[in-house]
Amino acid sequence: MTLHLYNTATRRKEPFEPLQPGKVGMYVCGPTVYDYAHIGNARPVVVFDVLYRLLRRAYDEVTYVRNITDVEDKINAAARARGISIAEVTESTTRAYHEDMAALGALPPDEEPRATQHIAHMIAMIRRLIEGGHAYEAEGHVLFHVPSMADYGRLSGRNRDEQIAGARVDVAPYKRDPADFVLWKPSDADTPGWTSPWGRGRPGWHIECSAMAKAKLGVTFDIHGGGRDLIFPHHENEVAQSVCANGAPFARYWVHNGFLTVNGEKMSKSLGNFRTVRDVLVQAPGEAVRLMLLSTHYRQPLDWTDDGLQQARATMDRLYGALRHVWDASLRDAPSPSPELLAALEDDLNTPLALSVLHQEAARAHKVESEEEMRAVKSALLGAGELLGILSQDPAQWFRWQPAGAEVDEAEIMRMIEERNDAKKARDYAAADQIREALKAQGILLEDRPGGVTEWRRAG
RNA sequence: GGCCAGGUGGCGGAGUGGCGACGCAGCGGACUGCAAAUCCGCGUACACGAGUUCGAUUCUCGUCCUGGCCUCCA
Repeated sequence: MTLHLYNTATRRKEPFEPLQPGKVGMYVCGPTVYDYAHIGNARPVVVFDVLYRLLRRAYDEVTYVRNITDVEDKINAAARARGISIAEVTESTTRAYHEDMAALGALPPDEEPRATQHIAHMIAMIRRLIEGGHAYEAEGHVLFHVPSMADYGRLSGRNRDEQIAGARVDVAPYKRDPADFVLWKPSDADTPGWTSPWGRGRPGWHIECSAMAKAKLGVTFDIHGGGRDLIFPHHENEVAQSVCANGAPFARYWVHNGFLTVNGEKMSKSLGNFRTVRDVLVQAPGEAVRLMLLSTHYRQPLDWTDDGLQQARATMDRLYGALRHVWDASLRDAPSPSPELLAALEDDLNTPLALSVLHQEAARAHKVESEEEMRAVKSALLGAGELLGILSQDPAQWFRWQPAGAEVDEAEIMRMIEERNDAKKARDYAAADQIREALKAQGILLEDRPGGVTEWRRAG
């Protein structure tokens, strides 16, 4: 089985073959750093992190590029609103973003280009578009001329009539065509700007990704990812800019994750259902959040609920329980996922199916009869965990996770467990049960193991 | 209005032209002082209406519903 990916460009699942054997380049649209990342931002990060892990397993050289958009009007607005500098906004937000994504178990990308450091690339690209007759200057703006590209609309499946028919955009008077979009726009004295052949200004959003992808991966590369909502106009425009400026194909496989809703509705601040990654990390450990994002296939819509998060946490409890059971086995070789699990992931990242395989392996873990079997199951569990980005910690540590601000005194718990065990030995079960109930009230559950050992864990 | 996705059991969620994954919850049993964890067993579904077919949840058409995009929101 080889990796198959659903390619938005062809609307089909296709076998993946890199442009150059053994070498893969992947670009995923990263955040605009003006506010904390929300769970909708986290979905593509986690999805493409799994793809990244899978690719790294199969190919010698994988270059994963995820940009940071640090020039954007919303950043300027945030800086003004908070009374701090633009640099402070982008730096602190980027730092928080890194923390949040690490908490979700996402590996850092190989390259994380920042828009502000690629202005020259953007200017060069815009120049070539003008020279090629694909862009024009008007009133300090530079616009991409959509009719100059015959294929425009192919990725999103929109023809020109459809675009114009339902258009709700105000058409700026300087546009030659209503569909033309901005490559460069002028900045006033209070707005960040760079010197360009068209005066002091700043880039449009779409050109940033075209320029950074080219700078890091070359004109044609393998995979471009992002949320489905970016297909139009962002990705369509990237294709137009890159193909017209480079005279070469752009991304070969377009991979898009489905939209995330919260309680069935689009997440928005006005609806009051806005969840940042930080918010949910207080409710559950990072791996539970990650599992929640992976328990639905990436192309399906995902509805975020508190109940779903608790269920994801319960699933992680189950998996860690299985891992704990085989934890003492010493591995001779590196952890290795089972062929079934690998096959599920290679089939267009079927993470829900992969999880069902993992559940089977968890059941096996509780039934092992030999040291050899223990090793095999541990290896499969950890191997699966490496690919999915879960099961990365000691089970004991997992079961003791506590939400921030709810620290319990571990020494006190141990003391109470001892006290209960003494009561049990004295056959004073009423006293023993009372202690257990007292702990339960604090969210601590006890599990008596054979041999008189009592373990504790946090309640979900 | 145009375009694009999706509608599977109490819940989450795969998949398939014919033998009803997997998980959670529920029920029964084993284990346990009692629990928890674990193990064994059980039940319920494929939005609606046509069509194609020996046979459709799976293919086609239509209807309804939900979500997204068309506004530099992943």
